[in-house]
Amino acid sequence: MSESKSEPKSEPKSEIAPETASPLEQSESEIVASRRAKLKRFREELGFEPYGQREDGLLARSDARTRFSESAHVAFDLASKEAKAAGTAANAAADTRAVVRVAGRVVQHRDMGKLVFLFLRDATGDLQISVSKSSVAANAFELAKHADYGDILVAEGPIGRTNKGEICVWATSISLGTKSLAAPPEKWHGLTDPELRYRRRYVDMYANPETAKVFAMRARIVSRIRRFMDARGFLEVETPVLQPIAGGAAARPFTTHHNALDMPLFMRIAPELYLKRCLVGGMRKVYEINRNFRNEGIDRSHNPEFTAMEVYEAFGDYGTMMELTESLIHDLAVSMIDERRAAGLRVDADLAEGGPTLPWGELAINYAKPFVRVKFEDLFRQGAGCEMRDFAAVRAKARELGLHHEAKLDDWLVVNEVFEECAEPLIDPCRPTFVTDYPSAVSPLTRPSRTDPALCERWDIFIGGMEVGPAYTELNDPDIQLAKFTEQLKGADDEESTFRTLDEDFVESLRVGMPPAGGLGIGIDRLVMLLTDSASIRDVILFPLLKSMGASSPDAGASDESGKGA
RNA sequence: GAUUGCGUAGCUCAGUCGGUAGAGCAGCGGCCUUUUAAGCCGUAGGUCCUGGGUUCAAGUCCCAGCGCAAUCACCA
Repeated sequence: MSESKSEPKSEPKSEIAPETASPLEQSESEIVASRRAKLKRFREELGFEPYGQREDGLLARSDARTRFSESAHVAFDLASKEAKAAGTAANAAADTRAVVRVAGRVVQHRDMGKLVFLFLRDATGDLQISVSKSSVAANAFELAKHADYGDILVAEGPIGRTNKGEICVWATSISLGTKSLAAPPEKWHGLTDPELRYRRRYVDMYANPETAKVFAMRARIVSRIRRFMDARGFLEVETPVLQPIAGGAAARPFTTHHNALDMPLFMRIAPELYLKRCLVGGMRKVYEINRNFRNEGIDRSHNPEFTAMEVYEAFGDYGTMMELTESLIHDLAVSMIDERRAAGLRVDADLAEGGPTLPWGELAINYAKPFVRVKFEDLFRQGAGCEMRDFAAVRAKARELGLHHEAKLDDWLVVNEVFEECAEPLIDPCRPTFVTDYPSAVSPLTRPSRTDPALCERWDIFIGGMEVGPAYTELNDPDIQLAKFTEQLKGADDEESTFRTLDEDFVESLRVGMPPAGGLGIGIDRLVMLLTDSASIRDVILFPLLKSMGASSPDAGASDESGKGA
């Protein structure tokens, strides 16, 4: 932080605590031990390879179930009952049931003696496998009987149903896909501890099918965004994640270092300055969907690395970007109706009211076009009860609100604070809302309005109370840009100046000449949260950052003169 | 960063007034050819997050720390 004295925080000794057993071995519980014993038995006594092999012709659970034919099932059932009554073997040729080959993780196991029911789970759902002692080889029956929760099995057989109506595969063969050694979560309650769900996401994903569904939906949402952008003639580009200067936003960056070049580098906080260089180079319409990294706090809507889309269109402006954003988000919302239906989620949304309505927590967000548009100045007046340009009134309002540091702030910053306090809460969280024409003073990288220099051509879109993204008519005057950068650097404190540097090459690119342009940034994670009804950004990021566990080494056996005992 | 809450068996959770650590599922050994959280009989399983303190006695009360969550602050 501010004090970077030459005092090392930790002892440089770095002595590695010699552990008697590895953490994995230490955690070897009775359950794991019995699974290891079983693995050995499956391999040595039953002849199954515990880590499987290539399998061809596997059907997803959802496809396998569509192969079920009631008539084939009834015909076979009748034929086998008659054969049994007549004391003869059933005519195998008369069996018209489809034969399927499936694989999945054991999530239910019911041993009835000579008949074993298993539920195998794959990414598309659960499918029952019924294993009769009389229908499979002896070793396969033993495998089915002693399979553990979490094991991955491969099964083949005709698809029929049970007396209770459960569609199932009547197995004729069973083999081991992979033996699971770890203790599984509780089979009914599953894994509910949020910390364990994030730390052991690989368990969460199979134990809680909703989790996997959200990530499948996320993948399709991102695909749709790309198709939308491609169809509009945008070129997807990839710009540096490792940047010598962290520009394009004001966040604190992560720092790193390139050894061969002996050069400090920053993980990017935004791709903006490189995408603009693409416009200078002659690309008319570009976008990038990629990770940004910001060394800031973590909460329900912030993860240190997050996915953003930035879009730049030459000869566009913030109005162009507004139309694009509105169409994109509307189209995505429409597609979520079918997504939710397919995922078996609540669909009280309907298009009759002029647009799709999707639940987000307690809210029902209506994505009908057009989205709400409100001018910053009008919303301010409505919320604060005074004109934003009447600074005396605004400051009075700020003091009334208890914004005690008001006196230290520039007029427009006070306006901004009062706006966030009084006006933003007025935005209907159930309607996507563009707040337009921000004060120029709080938007340094935006082109000032041609009609009113106090304002600038910028909007922010709010959905569900979250800021999903801003758009600008981009500033492309190199002299003004340079002046703004210089001003920004002047205001930087000690900490900021360690990572904030003037990007002279970017200014130079503007001197070469960047066409007038509209630019847009959208937080993909937040958009996915809204569309998938997820409360936290961690629910839409597969492996969110958590604090590391097991930092017990510092005080392990080090030199301790702390008087122990009294 | 602040406040509040939580942390007990592999998992999901009880644990009263401070008095020998509990259940279900999972595990292990049995029985069962139509189960749907299957059932029945038997059995085993604990660093009560960590470290101090108070007390004859602490899972329980106090202090500090660690982790997680929520809210707030921060984040153009």
